[in-house]
Amino acid sequence: MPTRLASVSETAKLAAAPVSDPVPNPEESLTGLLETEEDAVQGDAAADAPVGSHAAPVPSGAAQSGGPEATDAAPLGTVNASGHNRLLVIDGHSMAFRAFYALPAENFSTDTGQHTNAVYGFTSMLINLIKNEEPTHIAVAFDLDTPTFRTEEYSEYKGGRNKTPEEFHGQIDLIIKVMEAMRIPTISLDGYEADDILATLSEQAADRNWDVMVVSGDRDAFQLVNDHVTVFYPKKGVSDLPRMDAAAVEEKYLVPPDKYSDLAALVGESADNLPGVPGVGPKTAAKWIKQYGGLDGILEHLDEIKGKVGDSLRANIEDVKRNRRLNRLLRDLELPVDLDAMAARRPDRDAIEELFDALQFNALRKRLFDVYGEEETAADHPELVPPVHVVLTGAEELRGWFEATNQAPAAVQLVTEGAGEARDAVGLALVTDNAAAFIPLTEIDAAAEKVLADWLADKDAPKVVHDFKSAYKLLARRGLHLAGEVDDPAISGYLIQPDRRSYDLADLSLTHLKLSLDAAPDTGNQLELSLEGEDSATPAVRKAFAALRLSEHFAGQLVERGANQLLGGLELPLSEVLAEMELAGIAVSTEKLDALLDQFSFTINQAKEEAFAVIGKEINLGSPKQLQVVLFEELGLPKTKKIKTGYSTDADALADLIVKTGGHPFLAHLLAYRDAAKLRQTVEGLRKAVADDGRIHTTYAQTVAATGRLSSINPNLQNIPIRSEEGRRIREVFVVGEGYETLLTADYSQVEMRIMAHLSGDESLIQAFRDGEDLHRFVGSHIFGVPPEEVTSAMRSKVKAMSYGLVYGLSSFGLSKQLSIPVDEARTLMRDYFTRFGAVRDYLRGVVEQARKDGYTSTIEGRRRYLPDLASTNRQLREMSERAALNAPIQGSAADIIKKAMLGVDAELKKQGLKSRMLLQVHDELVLEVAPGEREAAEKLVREQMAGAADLSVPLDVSVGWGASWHEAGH
DNA sequence: TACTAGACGTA
DNA sequence: CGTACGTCTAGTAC
Repeated sequence: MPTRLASVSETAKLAAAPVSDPVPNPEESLTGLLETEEDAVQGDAAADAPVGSHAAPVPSGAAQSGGPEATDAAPLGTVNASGHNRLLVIDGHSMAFRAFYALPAENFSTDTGQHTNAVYGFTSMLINLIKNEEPTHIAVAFDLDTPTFRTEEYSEYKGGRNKTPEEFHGQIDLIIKVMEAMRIPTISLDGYEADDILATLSEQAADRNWDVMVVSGDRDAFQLVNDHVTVFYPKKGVSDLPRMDAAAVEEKYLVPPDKYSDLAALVGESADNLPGVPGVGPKTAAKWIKQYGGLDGILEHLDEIKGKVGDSLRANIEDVKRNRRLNRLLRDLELPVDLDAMAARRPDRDAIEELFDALQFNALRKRLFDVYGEEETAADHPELVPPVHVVLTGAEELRGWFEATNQAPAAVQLVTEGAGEARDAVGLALVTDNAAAFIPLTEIDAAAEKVLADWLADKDAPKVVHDFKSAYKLLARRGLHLAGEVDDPAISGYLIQPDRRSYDLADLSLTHLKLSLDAAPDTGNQLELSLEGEDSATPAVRKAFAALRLSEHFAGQLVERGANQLLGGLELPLSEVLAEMELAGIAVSTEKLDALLDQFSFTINQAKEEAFAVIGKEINLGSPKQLQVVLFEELGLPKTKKIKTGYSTDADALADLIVKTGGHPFLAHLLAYRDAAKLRQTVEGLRKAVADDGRIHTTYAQTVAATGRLSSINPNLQNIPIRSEEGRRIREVFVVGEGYETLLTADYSQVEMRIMAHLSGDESLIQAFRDGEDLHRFVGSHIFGVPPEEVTSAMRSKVKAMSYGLVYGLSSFGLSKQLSIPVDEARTLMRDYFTRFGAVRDYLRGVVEQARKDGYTSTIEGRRRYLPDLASTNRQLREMSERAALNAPIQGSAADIIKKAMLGVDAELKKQGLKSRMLLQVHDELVLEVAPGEREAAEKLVREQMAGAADLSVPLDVSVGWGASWHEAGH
């Protein structure tokens, strides 16, 4: 038996469409502009690759089994009551096609344009089968796009089929990737079809007395049915899979399964392009089979069959014999995968997360994990069982416990009650390497609390705290100061892997420790607890334990990635600074908020009425869907940019329409409505966020932005309007609080361009910054070849747009669009820019090149961002990563700098014993609340700390303003 | 009730 | 066909 083995390519990238990838026009994008000569040559070579000829994109291999990891890959299913193993085998191609035609391709695609309907349907079907049938073993067989013994005997075999639809391309590869992630072996064999593999597996399993479930959209599979083997044959789509056992086959085809192939040979199979005997249908065929015992009997008695059909049979008997040869499935192939290797295992959770993220399968992810139930629990792994905890309430007990820790790192985990402003810490779990304790905060006396307070505030008592900032704030509300933090696994995890979706303790534990916190394993912790805190103790102990283990786990990786200094010297201390800022909040004037609310509401109503008057009816102006009807159907306005749901009604599109329609009155009213509605929404959000103390306390997310920036939530105070006059008025509501003299704002000017100048080392840019020139005017004069004073405002704004665009990887097309100039002009602008500032071009080119080589970009503080998709064969993914690579070092370095500045400002305020305090950070701006008499000192130290936060080859300019409101203090 | 799409605010 | 975010509303899927 000839077999040829090869493994499925591990490197086939998600959503890959390598051969159909057009090479970018080097002039069309920044990354194109940056392409080196060699890159361009490679690109051309790629362009010569065949296009669109990959009908069945299965890797030219044979077998692939799940990953080698053993820890969480233990067999899942258990033999059923009858003692049988249950093998589920699937014909991959036929089911993928069924899924493809069952679900509309246009409803299933990723942002990158890869269709996923077949992948979705297939995976969904598989999940249902696993759930309902509980197989103990699973495998999926695929056809290869190579000749088989059938096509060699009969070249028209399966001929006449339509070409594979464009939308199907790549989906088989994706299904294989899903199978890999689910640790389900996929099998294909050169020269044979998937059905032959199914037949062989059925035979092998039957030999072992297993039950077999074959899933195939190919009727030939019916010949496999017997007492052990049933076939699931799709009736409609892939969700309705009737179970075809022997009785069902016989009922439908009038012959028992082992005679089905005889019947098919006589009747023919149009799907395989096998003609049968004209005039003979299933009924006649079945009658003969019954009468003569099968095809062999019919052949023996060929002459006895009377009538026209008899003549027809004799005339076509060679076809029938050929059909029978071709539809017989081979049951004795030598397969590269053993049945035992098909044991159902837990999916590779990391791989599923990554893959389903890319495929945007969110509901499926949940369904999949639901089927597999809880992960293995701590109880399965002794090393993951936390030490048994003691409950500490007395001062002496506490003192003794802390002394026994002997300065070993202890993880701290709070137990809280209530939510929002009322959230309060009621208990505290402590875990060291060999001991665990729980302290019911609400139960302990003053003496005990004093012991605890001293330990918590002890800088030399090292602590690991997951989400340190929250814990710090909660304890602060109880008058407890938390110090001595040496790690926060959320932040360590973020520094190691800054674009993870979540740094939840439970998520991190699952991925890195394979430890589930949700399950409540019996840890053997049978302590008799008589306190109210007892219920919450064990989960909290487990969390603290997980935090400690995570910290150990991350320690090595932090060193490897050079992130230790970033953690201990920047992010952890910043965490405390942020906590204080959040606790402080910023005072707001609710009167002003209410006045603005009224004002915006008035504008909204006015705009609404006027808009309705124009179209003669009332619609919901906030509904893009209804707007589309009015604009493009009823008013018949020209079509705008296409979006998923029709045509865009966004501000850019409306501005275009205004030009094209010569200023349709409805559009102006609509824009006015939109503006006011957005502002009112902002004001309403702020209104709701005012706390009892009359201040708004935002929360800074320290582990969200992949570049290293902070983000602000609940409410977001980093996107308060400033560009429009009406919007800017919202800043009037943020005011100086009682007991303070003024608000002070300090911001970096053009920090990103300065970083660009520094990193690129471009001498003329650096000189311009050193000379304190107007950057855009300076650049403009170079590009347009005029003296600086002759740079017009139009020239200046073009330059400004381009300079900032560079930092984002802007293309000439994008630039032309933004400036409403021809692409040619934009292209010339960019070329001139790079001619004048060659070092910038070299730098940007180098960044992407280096990132491709290293797999990550770095900021001036060594903060990394990993960009695996730089190597993607999918152009859209790759180019997105290239732009991210251009931007990350610059945006990230700016983030590093202001973070350092914040530490400096905080330290200096304390050192000088000032009462003034930082309230807000808005990426390149700090807002401080200044205590009486401290304005000058505060301004001086803020300027010094901000300007001195980095040692660049250009100065860091800081501008400062002050006033009673944020609006007034702005500049 | 939970999610997505569209829109739009900031640096 | 410009990076990084968060929030709201409408509309739909569950």
